[in-house]
Amino acid sequence: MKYDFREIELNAKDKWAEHKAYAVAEDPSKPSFYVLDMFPYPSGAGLHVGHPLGYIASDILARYKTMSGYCVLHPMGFDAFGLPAEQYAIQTNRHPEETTKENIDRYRQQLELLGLGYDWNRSVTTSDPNYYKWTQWIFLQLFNHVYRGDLQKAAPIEELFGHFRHFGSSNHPFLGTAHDAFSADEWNQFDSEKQAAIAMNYRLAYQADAWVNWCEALGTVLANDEVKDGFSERGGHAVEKKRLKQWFLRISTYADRLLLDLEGLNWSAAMKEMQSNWIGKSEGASLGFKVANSEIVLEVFTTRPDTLFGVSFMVLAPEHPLLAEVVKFGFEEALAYAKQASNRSERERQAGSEQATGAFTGSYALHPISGKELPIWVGDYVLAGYGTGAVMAVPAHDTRDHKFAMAFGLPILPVIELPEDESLPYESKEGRLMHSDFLNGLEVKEGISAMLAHLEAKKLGLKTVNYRLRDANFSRQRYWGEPFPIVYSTGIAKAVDVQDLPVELPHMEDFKPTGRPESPLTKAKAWTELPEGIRETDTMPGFAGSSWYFLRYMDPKNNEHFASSAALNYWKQVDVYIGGTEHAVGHLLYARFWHKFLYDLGYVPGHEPFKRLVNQGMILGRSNLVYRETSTGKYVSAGLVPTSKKGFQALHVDVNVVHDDALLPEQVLAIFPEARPHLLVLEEGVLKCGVEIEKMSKSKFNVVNPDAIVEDYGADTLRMYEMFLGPIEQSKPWNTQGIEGVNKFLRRVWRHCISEGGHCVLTSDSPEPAALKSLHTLLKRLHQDIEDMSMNTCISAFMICLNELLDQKCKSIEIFRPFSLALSPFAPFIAEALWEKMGGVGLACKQEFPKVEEKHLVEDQFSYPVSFNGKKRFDLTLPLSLSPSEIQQEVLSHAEAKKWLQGQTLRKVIVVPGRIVNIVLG
RNA sequence: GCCCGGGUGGUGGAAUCGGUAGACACGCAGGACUUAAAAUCCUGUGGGCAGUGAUGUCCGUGCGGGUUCAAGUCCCGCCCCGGGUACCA
Repeated sequence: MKYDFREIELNAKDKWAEHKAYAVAEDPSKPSFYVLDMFPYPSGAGLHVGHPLGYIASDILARYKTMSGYCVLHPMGFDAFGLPAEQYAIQTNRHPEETTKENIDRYRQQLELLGLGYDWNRSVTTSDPNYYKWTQWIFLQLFNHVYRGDLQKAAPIEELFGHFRHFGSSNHPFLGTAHDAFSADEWNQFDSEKQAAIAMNYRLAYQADAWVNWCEALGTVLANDEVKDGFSERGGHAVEKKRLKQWFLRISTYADRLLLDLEGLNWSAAMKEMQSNWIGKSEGASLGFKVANSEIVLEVFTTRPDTLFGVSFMVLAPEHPLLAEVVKFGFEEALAYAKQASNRSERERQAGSEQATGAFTGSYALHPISGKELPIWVGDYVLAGYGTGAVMAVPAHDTRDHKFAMAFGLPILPVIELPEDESLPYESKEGRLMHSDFLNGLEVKEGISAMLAHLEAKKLGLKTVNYRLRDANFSRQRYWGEPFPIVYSTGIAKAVDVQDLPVELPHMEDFKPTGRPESPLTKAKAWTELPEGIRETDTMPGFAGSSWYFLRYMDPKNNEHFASSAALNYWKQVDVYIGGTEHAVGHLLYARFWHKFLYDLGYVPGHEPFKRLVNQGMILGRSNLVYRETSTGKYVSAGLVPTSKKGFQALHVDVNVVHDDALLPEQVLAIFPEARPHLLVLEEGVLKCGVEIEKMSKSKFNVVNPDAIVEDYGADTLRMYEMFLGPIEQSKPWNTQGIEGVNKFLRRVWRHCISEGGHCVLTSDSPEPAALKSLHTLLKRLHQDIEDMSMNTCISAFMICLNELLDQKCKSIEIFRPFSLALSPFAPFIAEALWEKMGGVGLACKQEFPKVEEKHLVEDQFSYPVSFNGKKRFDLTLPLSLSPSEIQQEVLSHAEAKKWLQGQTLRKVIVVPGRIVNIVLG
């Protein structure tokens, strides 16, 4: 019987369904293992061959772990809420509820084709009310908690109220936004609206007026990580700064822990680096500069207090809150400048960055030590969102300050001795300080600590740690997201009662963005207007649902809790998390933040969600191009086109039509309506196509669908080929041609074990030592490499082993039974069929993974490569029992060696037993 | 600019601790079987030079140096490609 993958796959699927092979239940008698895939946003385009790469790798690991005695959780779900899903619905002029459901069904179908062992009963969908009930619940926990700086831990907001009632705002340990001080009496006198406003400065989920990224085209604000180079990451639309009242998550309170705990994680260095850069911790001093003839004090943050004597002016951000007060009569130009600068989009501000712009305010600040007058300027190179939005400018030792000083003719005061070949601005932290009073003669690093000590002693400033990480904007003015469980009554934001969760998203026919910074939900009057007040109409961003989904898989049907503590304590954390690098700072940082918060509240047993992270590379498309000569309109075969491609237009053609990188003339005529037979310039009767490696996308006609591959070769072949392509972390091009190799491997396994009539032709003969050695070499490899996620080398090991067994004409069932069980994680369908044909009882995928027996691997001789001066000249097989000196003797007395030794002086002999012999001649 | 990855045959890639570079595949070439095709099997396949030939010999892991008996692997200096990030005070 030939290898009929269609029948084999159908049978195996039936058998798995019948035995509920992939249903997972916590088994306390076994150790747990949690393998997680980053769940997909189900796009309208369906899966291409690049998507399942990580799913297949994780499936192999999960199956291997199951067979090795672990209770394994390997779930899959859908990230269905959010901008992309809604944009897709708008484009196709349908409701997101409908399109989302359809896309999920299609995704699931495609995934099921591949034989991935997911327990679909545990699947979650973020847009399902039973799921987002708990997203809302966690939001309410954030709303009702504050952060204690002294304990580095979240605490109930009642603690804050208690402190304010008894002690007012003095000496409280809570981290938040600065506000005016008050006494206990004052607090108790405040009306509830005022108290609520003050509490907003501390809640971990809070509302504030802030400069946010407003995207006109998408009709919503975006978080910092959703904006790249001044454009929206999704769609590439312009983004501008706007001051709006929004919900935020106070992730900044967790900045230090998010940074410190990176250390213990088994993540790639690059990934940790990206997170660490995003958090952007910097240590320095904050100090106040008094404004001359006023009460105003300008706070600045600097990492270089050593250069304080080099300050020659100050610069405020255009959005600085005190700017209007600082600007003197007659200098209104500065206000006009600031207004115009803050109205410019982020993009425009960056584009004009070669030219420093700014204006003088007319005011002067006083140097905190020397008392010297320093002109105060406003300039858009100072960012409102970082530090205090004001800088002390040291043009001699900061490039940006230098550029500004040069543009406006401001003084430049060097305070560090300049090394020979250096010029200003000199930013290095090497050198000796000068013109700096008590710092003169000190090294920069000494100067920093000396100045810090001085500032603190004189109460002029404080040692301060600053973070680049800012609080996460949590409001979106869009329809397709989780509604906030918040109702406003008498102007106060109040939490919806937990019993009333979920607050369900109302069905709306017209859900399109309003174009104003206002959610479409404002139009659902019946939904927003309640007897007790008005509902919040913004919705949560895409990352809300994805920040905790991995916990819900542990106990997805629970109606009382987001997951039971029994389940949480059994699975603990994700052991291996597989996904792309694109989520380095968004999802992974928010998920860590939420997890730490839940840990502080005692809900989860550990403070990090993902122990090990594996980033799969992208599978790139291999595009085919047809070259058309621009001047003549001729379609020219690739071999005849000059390398420079000058004068030629490269047109993408569908790779699913092209065979062996060539098109038949009639195909060309069918694809291009303007093509005529006389316009074709062929080679050997065909039009050869150019090849380019680029991202797989519809517009490039290079998308290969897994369904088509499964149709032609079967799912086992697709699984193995995806793994065989190369290391999982690496990006590599897809080339369907190469698939023959693994397909042939599976056919050979089948044909060797199963007769034409469909019977097992293996014998019960006891296996030869050589066969045992081949098998156990394979097993040893697998045990190592599967854990390392080095699946490509596993596949080669299978091929090597089979090649050897075929050479040996081995037919022993004692070899091929463990061989096919070992194959089961990689090619589960064929393994199931082989297991059955070999008379196995139960399911192959539930058997114990074959163990390595080292005794079959012991060698007693080794073929030594013998080198002279590092160049290999011959091989010599010797017993491994020989000592180095015996080996040396054997080698030197060998006839072949004599030839090379002739007329040469023997300098040295290097013998590494079991490896190499090298003879040094002189 | 800065910070990470990475450069190995025609292609994807392998190579444990510094120890036989190119495993395993694809492709290609030749052959067997076949009326033919498919399928299957066998042989060869980094490059140069010499030889009818077995074979011999030199070069070879982006480039240039270095360490070492021995370097794809370690060190120094460059070049190129991919990713991240950018007025972060």
